[in-house]
Amino acid sequence: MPVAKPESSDSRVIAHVDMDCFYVQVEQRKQPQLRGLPTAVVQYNEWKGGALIAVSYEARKFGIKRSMRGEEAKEVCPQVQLVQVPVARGKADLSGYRNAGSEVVSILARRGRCERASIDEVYLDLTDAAEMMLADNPPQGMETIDEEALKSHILGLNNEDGSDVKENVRKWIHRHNADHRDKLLACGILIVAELRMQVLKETEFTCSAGIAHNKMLAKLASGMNKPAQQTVVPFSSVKGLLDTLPIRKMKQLGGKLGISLQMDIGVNTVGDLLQFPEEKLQERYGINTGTWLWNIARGISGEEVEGRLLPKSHGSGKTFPGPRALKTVPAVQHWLNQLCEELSERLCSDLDQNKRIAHTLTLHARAYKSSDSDSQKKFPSKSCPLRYGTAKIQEDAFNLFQAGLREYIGFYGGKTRGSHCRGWGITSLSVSASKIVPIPSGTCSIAKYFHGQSTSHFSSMQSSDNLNTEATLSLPSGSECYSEVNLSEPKIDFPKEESWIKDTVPDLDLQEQKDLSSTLSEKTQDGFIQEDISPLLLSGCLEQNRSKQQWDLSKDESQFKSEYKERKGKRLKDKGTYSIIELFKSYNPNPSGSFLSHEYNRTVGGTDVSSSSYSRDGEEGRREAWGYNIDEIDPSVMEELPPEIQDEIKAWMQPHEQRPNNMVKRSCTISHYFSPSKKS
DNA sequence: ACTGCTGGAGCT
DNA sequence: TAGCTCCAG
Repeated sequence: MPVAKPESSDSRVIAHVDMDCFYVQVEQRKQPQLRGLPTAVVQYNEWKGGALIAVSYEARKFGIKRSMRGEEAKEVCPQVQLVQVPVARGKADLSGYRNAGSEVVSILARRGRCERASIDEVYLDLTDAAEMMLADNPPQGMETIDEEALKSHILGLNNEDGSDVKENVRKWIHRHNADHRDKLLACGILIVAELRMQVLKETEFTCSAGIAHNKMLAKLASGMNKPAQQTVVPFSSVKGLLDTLPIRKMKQLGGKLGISLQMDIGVNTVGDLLQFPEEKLQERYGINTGTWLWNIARGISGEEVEGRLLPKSHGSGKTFPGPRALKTVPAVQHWLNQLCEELSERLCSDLDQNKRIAHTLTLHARAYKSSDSDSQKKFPSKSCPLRYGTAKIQEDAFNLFQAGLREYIGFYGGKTRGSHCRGWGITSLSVSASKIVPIPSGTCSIAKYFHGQSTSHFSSMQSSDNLNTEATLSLPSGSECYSEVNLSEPKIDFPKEESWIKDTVPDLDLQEQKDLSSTLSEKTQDGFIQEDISPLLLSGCLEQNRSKQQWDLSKDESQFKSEYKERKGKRLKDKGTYSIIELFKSYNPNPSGSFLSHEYNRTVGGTDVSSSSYSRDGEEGRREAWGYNIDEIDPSVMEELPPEIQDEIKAWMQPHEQRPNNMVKRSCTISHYFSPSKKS
């Protein structure tokens, strides 16, 4: 349920940036000949041509929708280009999109606090940047304004017939009599336009953006003019915008709560909500949700931009719909192994690139019971401390599954004959890693690097020797494998499982059986390798990933640029002032296409949005956090020199003997101190 | 049996 | 905290 949070200030400048049909753009960058063509990304295509997970705007004009299957799309538009999602280990591999998302984030994070909201969306808090611009070089004094900024859509700005739209935007930005809030938004317009052009220049991706005083409104705005455009919500337009907005368009209200508002209390637009006193909403939906609803009806949303460039968890999952359901334990084990392999790889990358360690492994499954009574019952999810190393993760995940299965089928439920189990089937499996915390470091270099993620936490943490010592001594459970090596624990034999493949996996087709046996034998090796990589599992991870070209968020801008120049592949020419729409026009012979003419003009009435006095608290902290000073950052981090990092980590691991036995408690300690952006 | 695969968040 | 539910795209 959504929860209300107080506004820290009513004059923040918040942007929501949303990549346009992102997966399609990633594929089109790989295959430039697809640009401008109706294109969709499908995953798998055995069944009805696969599921569409992204659709280009050209394809949307033909009526192609995300809910369609590949075959359906071909019927609607025979010339549609269907691109397959990459597959690895028998499942969709989204890593290319994740990495592309990181490219974008690293650019968007340059001007202010940045929150990676999903693989293709970010929120930016540009308040400080806007305030600075207003103080130093306000748009009112600017001779020229970026073409891109002039293409902004400003809600509530009157464009009478025949008037020059761009000229109106220019006037709005330049207005001298504007109040402080509007002037800040004007700066936001310029900053976001610049950022979006920078994204285009460096990544070839277009995006759309919304600029407003809070996250909710910015998110709403970013979707109003797509693709490759930006939309602004001035304070005075808020009421007019929300009054007639269908309630389900609001984030968080697209599901059951939105249905309930419609069905149970007859609220169809956000404006309809205004009639309900806060107490009534609280009675019906609880204190928190009630207050939240009352606030959003008035355009009030206090959610902060969190300042997090990296995901809080990693997961790998796959569904096995209908007839593909997994019906034997070995079949489940096979797929679990695949999923764990992917997860382990991603955890290693995260450790390598971001110096973070995950603490918890969780297994989720969906199952059906064909037979008896409570076929309603859900397969319970299970979690345990996460141990690094592919084989360990596989082992633990399998144990979690078996624990869940026992609980699921109950004592008398599942008769097994051989390995074949009757009466149940697994229709989806996933493993995920959570409670990811940065590795502490004696030199604080890594902590400095993470400054951006946990706005104020590290600075306060570093100032306390006490905390630092404590953190250095405590070791997350992920390092248990290190202690195991020290205790010369015998290697765990990786089970020799080839034998079961032939006779116990009737659900797999021939190709899958072949894949299975080959991956299994590879994995046997891999399993031993992973057992052997301590003493430093960490160094193993570092080595393993160094060869790959990965986007590292720790790089500063100049380094990023120089690396960028070295990248292979065609890049657009740097024209200085590049226009995003121009780019789109060049792909679209008919520039008067629907997305260009989709306008949103509305005359705005009065407003009853409550206001509070503006405050600048935390300004210094924020500036400091974002004023990146390259020489303050430890070169070993910047240059990714493995030996030094290894030394650092080794040093961190030294006090091993001093550690008490209770690892779980220790890791609680560490996560307590390093938990990113936790509010006290 | 349905987009499939993520990811985040709040509640108990 | 573990495990659940809801939500978004």
